[in-house]
Amino acid sequence: MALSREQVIGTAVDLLRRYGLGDLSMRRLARELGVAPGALYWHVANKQELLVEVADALLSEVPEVSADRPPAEALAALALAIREAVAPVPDGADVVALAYAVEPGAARPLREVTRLLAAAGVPMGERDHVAALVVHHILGSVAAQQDRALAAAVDPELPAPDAVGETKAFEIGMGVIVRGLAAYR
Amino acid sequence: MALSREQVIGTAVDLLRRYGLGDLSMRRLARELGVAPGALYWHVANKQELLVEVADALLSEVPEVSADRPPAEALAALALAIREAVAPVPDGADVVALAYAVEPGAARPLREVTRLLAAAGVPMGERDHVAALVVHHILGSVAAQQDRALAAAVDPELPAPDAVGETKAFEIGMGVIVRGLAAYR
DNA sequence: TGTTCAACTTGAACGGTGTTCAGTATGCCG
DNA sequence: CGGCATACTGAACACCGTTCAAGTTGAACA
Repeated sequence: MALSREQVIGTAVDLLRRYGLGDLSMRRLARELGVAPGALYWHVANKQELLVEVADALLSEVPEVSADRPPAEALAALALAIREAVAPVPDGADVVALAYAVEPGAARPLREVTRLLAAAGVPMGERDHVAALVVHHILGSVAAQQDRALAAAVDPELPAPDAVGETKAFEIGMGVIVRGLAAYR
Repeated sequence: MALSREQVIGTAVDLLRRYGLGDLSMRRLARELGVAPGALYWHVANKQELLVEVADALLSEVPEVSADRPPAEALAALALAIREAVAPVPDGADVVALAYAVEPGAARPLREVTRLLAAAGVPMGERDHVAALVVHHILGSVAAQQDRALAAAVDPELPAPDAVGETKAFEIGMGVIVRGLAAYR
């Protein structure tokens, strides 16, 4: 059976989940698929495009946020859900950050952030910029956690980051944002 | 005259300023210094260590913040100053983010962020996490701007980002943070 | 059934990358 | 002058993303 674009992306997601970005090379991906490296370029323009698709796949697993809550609360919940989708994937933050840089509104959950900000009273001209603040906080926090995890894996002296504490740290920052949003109402 | 560590770092900063991270390879750096690539490894353990030093050099140019202002206001000014030091350097945000990930408190201006948060009434256990929020906002915002600049350079269809607008967008996010901080007083 | 044509894949190459290391030169100190 | 730490070279290792002429498929049509 011929290779398909979905198969390429799916295997890329798999490789990322298992070994991280360092082992997600076009050559490694091709080997995993039992194919020559050049074959990948029939299905995908280049590595960047592939990574954007991988990021989309990761974000597509974020559950939709329930509509019947105060917007600020819903925003906090959504941010946490995005965090939880990205955090367990090694280098997930880097991959999503790349995709967000290429086209900020491509993935559904990120559009939803902007929508909730509108509901929270943030005026048109400021929405995208506040959304950027939220997204940077999520991705920055996850990237930091993943870097610490990597450092702990290499050097067993260092303490492994505990997931609960990391989430708490994230929520402290998120709390500042949410309280800062109150001024818009 | 023999090469020195300072010379290696200085030339690396230069190369970064002029051509960005893509052209800051160990080989290119060695060529610039008129030396074989291996020679660099006498002065520097590896590329990551070099980049951390480069980031420190960039941040060392941030002016000290004046002490006689309300902490929240001083924080906003400091954030802007950090932004202005990093933004004109291509890929500056990536480099500083790497250094911050390796050791968050290494550079003076980043420690100053934490200090100002203390002055603003943020309690001990939360300071570092709020500081992370501020740093992620700065670096995320600069990285996004630099990505857009890069995209505009490649594809002349796209509008070049204007510096004033980008700064304004940054300040909107910063405003949310500062207002969120008010709850601590 | 045989032929044609697009879809797909290969194999090899191009021009890079970070890093290591045995050996060689340089300059200072006793 | 001999010895020795410092500094550097040259060559190699094992990768990387990407391109492309040439080859292989398999399905649709005559």
